[in-house]
Amino acid sequence: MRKLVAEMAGVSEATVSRVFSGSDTVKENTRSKVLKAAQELGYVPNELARQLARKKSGNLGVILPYVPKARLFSTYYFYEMLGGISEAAQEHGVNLLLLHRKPDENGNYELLFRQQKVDGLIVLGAREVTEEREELLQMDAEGRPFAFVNQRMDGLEHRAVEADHRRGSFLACAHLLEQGWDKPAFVKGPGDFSNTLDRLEGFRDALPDELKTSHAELQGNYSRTSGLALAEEAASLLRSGIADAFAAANDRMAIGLLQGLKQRGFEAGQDYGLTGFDDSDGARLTDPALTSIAASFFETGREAALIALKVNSTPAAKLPVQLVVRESSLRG
Amino acid sequence: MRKLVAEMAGVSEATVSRVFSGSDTVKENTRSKVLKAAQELGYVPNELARQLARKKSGNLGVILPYVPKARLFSTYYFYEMLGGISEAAQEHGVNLLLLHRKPDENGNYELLFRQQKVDGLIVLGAREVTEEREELLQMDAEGRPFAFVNQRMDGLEHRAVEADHRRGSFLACAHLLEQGWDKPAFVKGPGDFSNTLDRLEGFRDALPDELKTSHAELQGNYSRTSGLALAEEAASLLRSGIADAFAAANDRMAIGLLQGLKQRGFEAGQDYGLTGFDDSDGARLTDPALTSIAASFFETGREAALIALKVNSTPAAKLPVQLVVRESSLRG
DNA sequence: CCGATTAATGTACGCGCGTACATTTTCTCA
DNA sequence: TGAGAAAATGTACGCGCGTACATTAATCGG
Repeated sequence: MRKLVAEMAGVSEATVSRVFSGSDTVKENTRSKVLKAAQELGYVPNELARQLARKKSGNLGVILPYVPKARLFSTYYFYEMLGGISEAAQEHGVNLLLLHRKPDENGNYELLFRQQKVDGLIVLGAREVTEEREELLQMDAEGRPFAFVNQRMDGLEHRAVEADHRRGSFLACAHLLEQGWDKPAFVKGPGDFSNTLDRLEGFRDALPDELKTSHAELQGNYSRTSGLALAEEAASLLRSGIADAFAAANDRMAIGLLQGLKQRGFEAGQDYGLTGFDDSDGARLTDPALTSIAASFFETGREAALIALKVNSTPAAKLPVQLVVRESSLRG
Repeated sequence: MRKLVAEMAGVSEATVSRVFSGSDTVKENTRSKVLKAAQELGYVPNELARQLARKKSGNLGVILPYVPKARLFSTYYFYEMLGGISEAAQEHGVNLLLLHRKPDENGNYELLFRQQKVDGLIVLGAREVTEEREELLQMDAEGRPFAFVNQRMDGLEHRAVEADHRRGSFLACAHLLEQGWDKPAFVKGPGDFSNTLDRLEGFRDALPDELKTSHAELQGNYSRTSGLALAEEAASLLRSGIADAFAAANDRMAIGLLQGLKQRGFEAGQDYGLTGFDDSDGARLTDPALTSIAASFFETGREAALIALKVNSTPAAKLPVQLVVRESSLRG
């Protein structure tokens, strides 16, 4: 095929290749002859062969956690992230290879590189277990370009892209206090995610000293259902006056809590203050609408892509967060 | 590399290849020798080279519509679909190549095949314009394996995977009537999507003859905002008694409507009946929760993948839908 | 124990490109 | 106008695998 084009254009195959590889130095005249011939013959370079010859797959891999029917994590979160990654990928002319990690199985990330399936890798939702950490450490040692998101792992700080969760939580708590809710409690996620801890600390940061150690905490698992299940406990905190507001570590739990408390006669914004975290789509669907923290997952994904593509070698500072005020936290 | 493995195992390179390509006929003895050698040297076949030699990219392409910051389409919809596609892809050992279509630009789908970037293609949210249709028709003529979803195009019925929207709308409307709302109105999406029409027809199917031509219709664009904007119009329909319920063509519009009507003092389930369509995550977040139609996008994606992988050549019958009753439609 | 089958392995080459190096053409400047 | 430098093109080969075909080893029947 390439040969035919070469003949028709009266040049060598190498020249054809040059034309399509972004000119080294081809005379304008011959370039157009080649393009014309290619056009007529319908020739297009075979990407596979190119990649082999160049020793670059041109793919950016994205590892998604296995999502069983019941969506464990927020759809919103991943889809936004993917959008940001995709944008960066497109700008740099690479393809996106989507890889759903199997339930328990290790990622075997290194393998993807050795097989030349990807040139870079983004791990969304890495499992925070030793095995996983070691695998990532090894990858780093081998000098593979990769990045992960909203997590922290010792010795891999330069691979981590994350929003400033701590500050986000701080903003939420400060806002509650400012609104006159002076006994905010915190709704935690599972303790083995690093950003769960950040969000808790940020919350404490905003608390006056006397409350720093004595505030109430509820334990959820980031699902709406878990929020719903905490409603009874929350209600009794409200009744006993131990708490008059809740800052939840994510929107889904906040929404569940809002719904559960409503069933028990407590209205957010009226009878208690409530904030979520993520500013997900759902935040504006509840009644009252949920005050939340926007962490720009789109940007987070984008940043991660740039690192995995070795465009940004410096790990960006923590990405900014923003308080989005809606009714659930407003007194009145 | 392969050569080293061959030497260490005391066989030829071809035999090494045979071992890794799923045995033709290799003696168990030599197989293990080869595997051992490969293990020790850390050899793994290069996928790129394999693909080139086999003339198969091993990739299933997924075209996503460009999603600007403001999410035009339902995140939920696409993410579910992706999940189904991914499951099928994994089962058949192919990779998923994600491609975001640029804003206006044509897909140039055929090119992806000619470049050997993909072996099959799934188009999510094809634009329903002549250009696009022609491109798809051409692809079909060239015998490329592909599928698209929840749309209809003349001459491409065997490429379309869709849920039974018409029946879904029928169920919604029938349910409203059964609940004693006897003047349901329909909230349409943009008229140039084929399934918008299906949903309207299904709605009519359920109507008693005298209403089939005289029911009210509102025109939205599938966004929540558009639902919100229709609230005033809807309110006057309610006040004048022209309508006492609304079946919306999707959840987002229904949710907007619900919120807008609430502002005007109308409570869903109380003062009027309301159903959505999609059974999105948001349906269970509103107050009252939204009755909706579940169309199993996961399954839809899965089916589409099977067709694009030539596993299922027969286009499946329309996928089943299901009425999910929540409070918004229940008289009470 | 030997020829005829059949199983197992080896040899050789192509897949379609990029690119180092060699060669030819064009340009520069005296 | 011609030597030398620079630009343009051609030649040759490798990227790492799969596989058709040739070759050798194992098996079997008599």
